[in-house]
Amino acid sequence: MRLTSLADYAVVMMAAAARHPAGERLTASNLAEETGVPLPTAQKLMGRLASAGLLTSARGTGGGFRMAREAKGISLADIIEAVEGPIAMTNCIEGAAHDCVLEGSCRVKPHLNAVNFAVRGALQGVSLASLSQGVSK
Amino acid sequence: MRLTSLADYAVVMMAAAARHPAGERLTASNLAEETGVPLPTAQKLMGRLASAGLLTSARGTGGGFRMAREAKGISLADIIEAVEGPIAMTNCIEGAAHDCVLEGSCRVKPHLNAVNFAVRGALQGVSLASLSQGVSK
DNA sequence: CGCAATCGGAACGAATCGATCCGATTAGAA
DNA sequence: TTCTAATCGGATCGATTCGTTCCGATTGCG
Repeated sequence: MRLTSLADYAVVMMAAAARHPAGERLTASNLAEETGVPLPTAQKLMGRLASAGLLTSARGTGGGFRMAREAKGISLADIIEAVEGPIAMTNCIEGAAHDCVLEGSCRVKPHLNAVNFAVRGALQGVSLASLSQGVSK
Repeated sequence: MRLTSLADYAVVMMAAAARHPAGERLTASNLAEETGVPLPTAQKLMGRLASAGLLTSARGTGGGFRMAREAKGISLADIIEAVEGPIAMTNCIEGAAHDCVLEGSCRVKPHLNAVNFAVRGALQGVSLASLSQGVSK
């Protein structure tokens, strides 16, 4: 019931990135130093965020990353899903991997689905833009 | 961003327990067979739920567990916290363990606190009574 | 007073997480 | 055109936590 420190770092890094002017070139080393996240870890995170479509990447000298879309259109759920994979509270929700012993007789499952929806909604309601701003909700 | 299978099992077991008449004697073996959860794991879970105050335990022959309070007064948050520990999305929220590199300069922290509150609220809103019933919210 | 049944805590193995390292790719300079 | 430098991308390794299992402590019953 807590997000991994990878996801935690990712949120902080994205918030830092959002404070830069839009379209500016961002390198992994750059943001790593800025946020205090260890460089190799930062590289790994940037890679995942890029392949998830939140950042665009360019290789070679003068390469780096850019925000794929404006901060207002990126939610906490987007970042967490990019790093941790799909948000699903229990195994019996996601896809077809029904290795649960109870299978069909489980009366709890439909309710967990609703819970999952609520949690995901809470995370989608928080945009990156609001994170990079000052205080207050 | 998903609860551990321990917590998952715990929810299912508590829901099963809630379907029994109030005050009835419940043994770990009993519920284990009923839910399909492996017996040793079930024992461990019952122990944690008891020490969290959700169940009362009695040792010795004829001992077992009983619901400490009625199902309506037990929420998903209660069960999850009993098994996984306090619900906190990030490390910087809970207590004084401030080993975060950013410390005071982290502008993201106050918002994460709000997120944490929202998620926790969603889990507290679901009572065990609604879980043990049939379908529909 | 001994026995059986049940809870409680301790030890073991496995999986995932998190950090590090090295190779692939590209732009720019000589 | 070729070489060099800078940067991303994937693969490897150790560590922490999760999940399971086993054994001892405690209590009621015969």
